[in-house]
Amino acid sequence: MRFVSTYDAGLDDKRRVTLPADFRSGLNAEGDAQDHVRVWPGDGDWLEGADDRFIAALSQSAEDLAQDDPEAAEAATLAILGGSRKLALDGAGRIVLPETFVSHASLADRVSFVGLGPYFRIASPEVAARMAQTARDRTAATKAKIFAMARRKVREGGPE
Amino acid sequence: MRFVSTYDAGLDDKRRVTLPADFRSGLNAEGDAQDHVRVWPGDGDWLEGADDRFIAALSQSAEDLAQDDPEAAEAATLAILGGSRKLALDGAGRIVLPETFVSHASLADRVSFVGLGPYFRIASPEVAARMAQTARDRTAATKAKIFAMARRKVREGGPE
DNA sequence: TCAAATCCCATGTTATCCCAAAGATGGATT
DNA sequence: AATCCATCTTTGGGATAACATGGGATTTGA
Repeated sequence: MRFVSTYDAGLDDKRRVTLPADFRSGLNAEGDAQDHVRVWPGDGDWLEGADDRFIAALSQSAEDLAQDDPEAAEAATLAILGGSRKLALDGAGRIVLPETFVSHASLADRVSFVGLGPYFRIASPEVAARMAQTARDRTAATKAKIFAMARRKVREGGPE
Repeated sequence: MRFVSTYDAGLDDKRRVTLPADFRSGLNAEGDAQDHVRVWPGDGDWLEGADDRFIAALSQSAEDLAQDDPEAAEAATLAILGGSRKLALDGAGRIVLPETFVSHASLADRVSFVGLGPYFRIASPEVAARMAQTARDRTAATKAKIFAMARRKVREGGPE
């Protein structure tokens, strides 16, 4: 679980944003230190980002899927790998978002980073709030069930 | 059952609260020692917290439940991971609550920790008392129902 | 040559660490 | 049973480090 929780950061005139410190330490979590992050446009008005490891896993998964559905896999690969960009971190841990990304996500002077485990999203605070609300609404019905399952998992998982 | 019973603690100007000692030893109960705890906003005016194991079990359960529906799984992940934060314990066993959390739970200078087994709640003493009362009421209702059923059984059975 | 991207340093703010004192707890001794 | 003592817990405050952010200087590429 590398990228967790939601953080806000400012986007300045040079289109620089500080990657949250927790996310930066998440980048070097597994072995090799990284001075960059991969970012690509999401399916809606947001961006998505991850480290090289996750990108590699994505392309691997795409190949696995290609055996069943070659065309879809190729399209997905193109959308993710083709659209992604390697963004370098400066000395202060910031990245510069390309103009196309900024307009894709309709970003202004503030942006939200939303952790989703192995990857994360970058969106305007409004869009991020909307996503969170949608996710809560959608999960509300099954939440009790998820908690019950988790309780069982934890109980079975280890003696105490 | 790792987190049991209710404890009070103070919240200082730096938004620090001491995690009850019993809860801290609950964190290290399963193998690896932990120097942090995961906390997220609850569905009402309180917070919830647990260790990494429980969070992992939660997101795992969410994925299990939505095997055939990737989008639902993503929504659940967002709902769980997006809102939670990893809070480090200082040398004295305290955590610092983010401002957003403090306002979400309407916390002032005193807070209550309520153990719920694999996770716990953080609330103002008033809210915690309200939660406890609600729980008692529900239990009372269930008990009354059980008594009623038993009376009927005895009447129909016609003992004596 | 000009514009844009990159690097570098300065600043205010916030969080983190460290030390010390006050309080609570449990046992042992008398 | 009462008292004292050692230990653990909680609490407070100050020093330190880390972080986010702004602005300039330098380099790169068109």
